[in-house]
Amino acid sequence: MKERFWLLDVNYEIRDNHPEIWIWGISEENKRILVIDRSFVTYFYLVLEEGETPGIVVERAMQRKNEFPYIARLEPSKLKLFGKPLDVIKVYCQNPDLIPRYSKALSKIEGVRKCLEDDIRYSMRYLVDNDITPCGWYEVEVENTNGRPLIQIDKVCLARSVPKRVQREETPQLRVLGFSMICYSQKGAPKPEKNPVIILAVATNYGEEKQLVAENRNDKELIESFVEFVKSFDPDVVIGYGTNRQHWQYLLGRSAKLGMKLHVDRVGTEPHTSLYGHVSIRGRANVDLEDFADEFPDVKVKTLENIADHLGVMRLQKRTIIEDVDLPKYWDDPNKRPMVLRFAEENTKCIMGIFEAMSDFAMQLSQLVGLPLDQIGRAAVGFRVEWYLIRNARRIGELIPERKERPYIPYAGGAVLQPKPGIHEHIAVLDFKSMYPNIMIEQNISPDTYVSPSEPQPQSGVNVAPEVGHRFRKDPPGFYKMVLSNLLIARDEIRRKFKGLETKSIEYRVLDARQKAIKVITNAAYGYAGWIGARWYVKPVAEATTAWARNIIQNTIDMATNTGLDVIYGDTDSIFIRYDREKTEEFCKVIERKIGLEMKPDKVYSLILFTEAKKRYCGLLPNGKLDIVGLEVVRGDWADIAKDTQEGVLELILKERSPSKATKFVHKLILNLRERKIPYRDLIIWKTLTKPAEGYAIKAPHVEAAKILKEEGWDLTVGDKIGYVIATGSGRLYERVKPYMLASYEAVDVEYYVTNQIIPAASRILSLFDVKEEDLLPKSSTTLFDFISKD
DNA sequence: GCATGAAAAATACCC
DNA sequence: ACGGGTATTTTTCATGCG
Repeated sequence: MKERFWLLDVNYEIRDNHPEIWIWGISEENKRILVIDRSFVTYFYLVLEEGETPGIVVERAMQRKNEFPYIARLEPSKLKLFGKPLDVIKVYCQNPDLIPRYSKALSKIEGVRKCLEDDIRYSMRYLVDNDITPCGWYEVEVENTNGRPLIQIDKVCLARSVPKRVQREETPQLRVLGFSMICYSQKGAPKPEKNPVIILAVATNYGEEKQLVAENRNDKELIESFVEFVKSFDPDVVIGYGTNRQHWQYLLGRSAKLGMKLHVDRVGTEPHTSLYGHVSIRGRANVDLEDFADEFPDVKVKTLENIADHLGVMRLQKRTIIEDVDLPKYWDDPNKRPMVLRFAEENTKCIMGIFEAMSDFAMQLSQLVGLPLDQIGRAAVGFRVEWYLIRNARRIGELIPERKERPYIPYAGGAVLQPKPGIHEHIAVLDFKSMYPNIMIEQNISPDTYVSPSEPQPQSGVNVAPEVGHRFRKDPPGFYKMVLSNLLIARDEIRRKFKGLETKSIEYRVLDARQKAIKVITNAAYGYAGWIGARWYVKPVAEATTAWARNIIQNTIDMATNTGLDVIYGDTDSIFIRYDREKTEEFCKVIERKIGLEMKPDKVYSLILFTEAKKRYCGLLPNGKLDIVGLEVVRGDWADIAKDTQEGVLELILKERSPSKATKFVHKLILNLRERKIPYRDLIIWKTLTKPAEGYAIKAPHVEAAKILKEEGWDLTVGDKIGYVIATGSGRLYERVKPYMLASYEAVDVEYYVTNQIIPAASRILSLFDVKEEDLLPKSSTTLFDFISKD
């Protein structure tokens, strides 16, 4: 009997010392099925010492066979490591949990140098070896089984074949449950040992909404109802915001305290923390949308409400938001309690909306990279690239290198030109398309094509990187060349398919999500190559890529100059030139022909303003919009008042060409601030805590603010954004810092914001037009001069 | 002891 | 827990002066 299904999640179990792969899927008939595969035997490799014969080492291992009862067989094999042929022995092991112990013991056998691939988890090994990726359709030969009564599922069957990929694009009708949670704590962060959950706001993509409330702070029933709700809806995907970091741990803590079990999975166990610090719920995909927050670099403070606002899910102006510090007060006030309920309800609405907006991307990324949907968000970019590489390594017989600690040695990156300060008219930005990936392809740069200085010149010849002199085999094509070309081709194909599709159609949305996923991995490949934590780390690979890039951009600049195109600025893979349509188009063609990389005009600015600094400019686009790069406006660590000032100044300078209007605009803002007419929230400065508060070498303002919050009982961890304001008083800045939710407007040192926020941000632009810092201060009716001259 | 300027620490950006 | 290049602010340190 055949079963067709969409792969939701995978895990493994060991039953009577026999491993089982559990594949959770949704069938074509929209049934929830569990396919159990008992046939997969996992393995790892022994790498031999130089000059050892595989057969002899196998014999040595066989002599100690009784020490390793779960080894099925030993198989000499020839594979490659970093492109070099290597004799290995493949060790099949019937119990995956014994691999760490066995590999440790076997690596001590005479003639064995080390083990490889002993750190690949059983369930991932199964997916990789059988070319199965999550979030796709499969067909498998099965037989029915029973006797697994604890499992909440429509059907359990045993696999009689390996699941085979079926070409089918659509996502099945998934059941998605989202929830948000509010706990009650009089002071500081809630602790599960003492503080109850007071609200669980639950919603489903089938339109059900429920507010579970612990009226008298007794949350036993609330959690029971939650478990009941989950069980009856039986979701495939459970979503929330901050669930991996907080909510599941909290709910588990509460359940333990109340003497109950949090059975929200399909097997009857509790959620457990697993790989990459993600919380796993058997049979369901637990997706924490916070793990995808990094996909939105424009959102500086990555709260649920800010991301929802950014995606247009729910506008900030329309939201009910209650600060953590105010929650107990609001809850205990009968007039304000409804606001807390609305807050929770809206949080869950935002969660549902954000998932709707980005689930396609998450699923496409999961499918491309091969990590299950519940892990893909948590995995850092480097690991996403690495899993994609691992899958492709198999195709070329390349072993997966071990992960090891290495010393950090810096190397040179991209070239950045000194801009010509001032306003320039009619400027085009010419970009090399996917420069680093294309250089790697063009020069065959790869961990497996690198020819170290001690090696002789290979027959195929080598490409030699400029400046650094690293050599790469010309032939055969390397690992990266294969992987990157495939990614670039796949992306181009998708873009071709776009044509003729409605942007709102499901097909378009899925294709768009896939091309975004491909782009993310392609662009991250270079960064991966230079990451010392990478399994395939080879410093010359990264170093040669940037060396070639510098060489190419310099040649491009020279050619542009010789063509009579004025180069105003450039950064890594781009040049900014005075725009002349015909000349530019011709120039791009010449570059493509001579350099072999595609170059295209990206943006054309009617006007562009540069200060003396690199990486900071503001362009005026033909549609009248400002494109602000690097300046305070786009930085998250300046108060909004400073950012708004600078943006206003830029508008007046570029659209009205009026430094005097801009100066008056600054005066007005300063006067408003001095009268405290500017909203308090525009004075908050946000900075990230990048290490534990105690670990800092100096006393920094945001760290001192964090310490105050800690004193008040709030939990802060690395990565948290600290919002603070500067209060009046004497001494260093860090002595006058207050967390914004613990300070009042009256306490704020308005003059700090004038001198250290507004003036610098405005002056950055206006100093180009001979406006001095003192000119930016509004002239008061009685100046010091008036005052003195009066007597 | 204090003003001053350079160096170091820290952060967030660009591509 | 992907790279290097860069600007900027605030703290800290070194130095010279008296």
